Amino acid sequence: MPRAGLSTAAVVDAALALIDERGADALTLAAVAARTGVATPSLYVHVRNLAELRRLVAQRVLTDMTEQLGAAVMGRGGDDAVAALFRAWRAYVLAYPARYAAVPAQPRDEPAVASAAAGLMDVVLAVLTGYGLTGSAAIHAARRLRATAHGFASLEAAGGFGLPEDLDTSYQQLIDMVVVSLRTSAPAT
Amino acid sequence: MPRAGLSTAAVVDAALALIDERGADALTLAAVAARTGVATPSLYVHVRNLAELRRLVAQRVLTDMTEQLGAAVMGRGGDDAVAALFRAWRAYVLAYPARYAAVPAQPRDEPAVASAAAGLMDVVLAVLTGYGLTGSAAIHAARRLRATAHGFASLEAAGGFGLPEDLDTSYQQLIDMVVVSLRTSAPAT
DNA sequence: CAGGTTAACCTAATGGCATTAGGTTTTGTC
DNA sequence: GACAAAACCTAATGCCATTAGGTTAACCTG
Repeated sequence: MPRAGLSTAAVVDAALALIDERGADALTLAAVAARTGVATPSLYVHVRNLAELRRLVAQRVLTDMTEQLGAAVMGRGGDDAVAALFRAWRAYVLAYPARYAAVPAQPRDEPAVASAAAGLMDVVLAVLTGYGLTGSAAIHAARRLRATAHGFASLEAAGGFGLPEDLDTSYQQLIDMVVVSLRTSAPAT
Repeated sequence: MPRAGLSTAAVVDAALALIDERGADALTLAAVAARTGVATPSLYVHVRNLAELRRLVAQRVLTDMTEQLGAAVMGRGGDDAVAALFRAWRAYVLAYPARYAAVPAQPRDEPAVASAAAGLMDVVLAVLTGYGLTGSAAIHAARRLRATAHGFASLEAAGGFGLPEDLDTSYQQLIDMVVVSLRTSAPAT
């Protein structure tokens, strides 16, 4: 019996693939074990339990998003950066809707998840420096941006928009709304 | 052995109480049965299965919200109505965070859930008539409002705002952002 | 390259849960 | 007072997470 050569990262990879293919509910240790060609209890070598695997998945999704959004924003500033951030956010969610749905179910008080979320927040804050926003004003602005992008994304991922109106148009208007708000709350120049 | 006198509604009541007390994950048929003083299989008389119970819970939460938000908006118009809608939305989520977290996990394609969600949408659309928004413009505006309110609410319910900045201030700025957007997208008078 | 340690993997067992099958008792009705 | 319907029960099945206790592959040390 040859060794499978698993690792924590490989288990998380399998979990993500499973979520992409069969939805967040399908993430069970039994299914991950079957996919990785290993008996279920063997997974406990690499992962403390199912709850931790879920946490690791959330963490991975957040860091992946941070990376992609960071790349999308790079070299851009002001309204352009904000628009790029929004588009990259939505693109990620449309590419991996089930993954995105799996994140909010995790407790934010877990240090690893919290720090991954903080990384995303940093990207948002970086974009806001282009508006001269710092300190508390930047935090409030970042919350507006995050709530807006996340709200649209989670509704879309859950199939929450039933009507036939074009979603690209809705999203563009959403971006415009945020941009106007950022300009207005910026300190007078 | 006296009869418990259950009904579908009573089962949903127990499910909601359970969610409020112990979180959305704690919703199991075994726990509902214990709480209602009945053996687990007896619940199948009133509910098809666990998935349906979850759906009924989501439906109930949406109709409750619709009722409360509708009441909050009644007799108000324009910016005042929008602000009242937002505040009532957040108040509901803060009162029942676990319930709110239980809703998005439900498939929107279920007719009962979808129609409950549509009821909420109607309240939002009603508020928008004060801005002269109709047709597609109203739909896009309603999506902006919904995404914004839901995004903030779900982040707050999940403990997603870690920083010490005042959340009331953030929320007020969020409302202002939406109001400005609604005014701007209204047809010229 | 022999011997030994580590760690990845296994099988077996436990307990919780959802669900189904098939009886029994209560309740209301004629 | 009997009967039919519906609410409830116990028993049984199967899937899942988790724990316990071996086994064996791989690596390291001399």
